[in-house]
Amino acid sequence: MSVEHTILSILSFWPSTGYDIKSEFEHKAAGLFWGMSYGSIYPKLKKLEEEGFIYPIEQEEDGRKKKLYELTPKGWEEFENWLQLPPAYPVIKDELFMKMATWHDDMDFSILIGHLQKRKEETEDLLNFVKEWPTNGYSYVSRTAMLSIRYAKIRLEAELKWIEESIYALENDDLPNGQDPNQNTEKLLERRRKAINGEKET
Amino acid sequence: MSVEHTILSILSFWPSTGYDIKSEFEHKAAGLFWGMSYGSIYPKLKKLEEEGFIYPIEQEEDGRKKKLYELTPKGWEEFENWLQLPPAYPVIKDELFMKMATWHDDMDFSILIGHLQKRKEETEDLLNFVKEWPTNGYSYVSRTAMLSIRYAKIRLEAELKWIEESIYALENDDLPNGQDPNQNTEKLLERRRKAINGEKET
DNA sequence: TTCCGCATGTAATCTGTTACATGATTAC
DNA sequence: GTAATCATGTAACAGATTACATGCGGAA
Repeated sequence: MSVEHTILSILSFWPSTGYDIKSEFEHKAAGLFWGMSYGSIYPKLKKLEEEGFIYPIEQEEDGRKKKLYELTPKGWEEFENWLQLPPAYPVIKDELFMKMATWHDDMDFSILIGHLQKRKEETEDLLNFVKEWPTNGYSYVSRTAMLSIRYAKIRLEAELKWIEESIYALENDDLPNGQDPNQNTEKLLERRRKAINGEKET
Repeated sequence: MSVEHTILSILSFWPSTGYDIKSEFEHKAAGLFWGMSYGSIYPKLKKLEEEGFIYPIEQEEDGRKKKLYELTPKGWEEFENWLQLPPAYPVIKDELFMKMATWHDDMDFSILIGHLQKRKEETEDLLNFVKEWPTNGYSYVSRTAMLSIRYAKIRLEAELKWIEESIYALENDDLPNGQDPNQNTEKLLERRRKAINGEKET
């Protein structure tokens, strides 16, 4: 998904400044699914204007001047054509799972448990936000947006459940059985031991 | 998470070539959580070697020469220090949810349903892979890796459930109620109508 | 009067991908 | 013999972030 189309999406709700767009991702629900920096936003707004997808409305509000951007007919068309293209499958890039998958049997589990506990708190915070958002009294949430928020809720709840199970398993040494047809755990630990001992000897 | 640490992670399992590392993300479970291209891998391997984290083992196997890389003691240390750093919270960058949240009430829902159906198939494929992986008889899956895989399973199942609910809601016009304190839906549709009609008149 | 939030913008940098070049071996 | 897979690598490019520069208005 391109930054350009994301900007068109935001502008489809209401005319916005570059600063507004950034805030949308910083403090609001859009930030759950996307993000971008000023260094991307302002140059892209310029480009979108040059290409005729958006146009600026100079505003003098409270004596403070700002540049609201609005979609042109061509901009609406581009936006809606993009909506109809099938979305790419998302990549789950999660450092926690990478680290977990690669944790050695003889490394301290308490650190991994700490990582999980931190994730638990973060997930709980997000879940609270997601639950309150659609009934906070002032935010605009369309009916289809409710479906997106429902997804976030379902997913975060599933994640929490998993975190709690995992912490329990690690604390009580009740881990599921893996699969190790070539005695890899042993080989791995042996390679590691050799490397570390070799270091100490020198 | 950096490419460098990801490479160290892969090498912690067993010495590998650049090609092996790429395969790990292409055909195996690691690809669920991460990915990278040759254009990143080979230069990084070079860099990691120069910095003393890995060293090459030239191999003449079946007459075919390849360069296996192994961790140095310094490499093991760097890898394990990295494991202990708290992982960053993952960003959920998902075009489907962005598109869904921004779908207009007077745009054809059948296209959105099509997007969901496509996602459903992709998710089912992944889920099948995730279920078979830990019992396929040849892959190495450590006990902590089993926890990661469990997460993928729980999450994909939650996703499937949500997709099915959403398709049902869209097909039967049974969408949840949103929140619209400022009549934004109306304003939005009006802005859009004006832009599109204005276009047709000119 | 000082700090914070609003507001716009750029230059340097970073990080990674795509596309290409090359060549050996193996399976059909 | 020819297509697929194994294997290594680079150059050009794309995409985005970080850090900086600038300035107004309102609150404490």
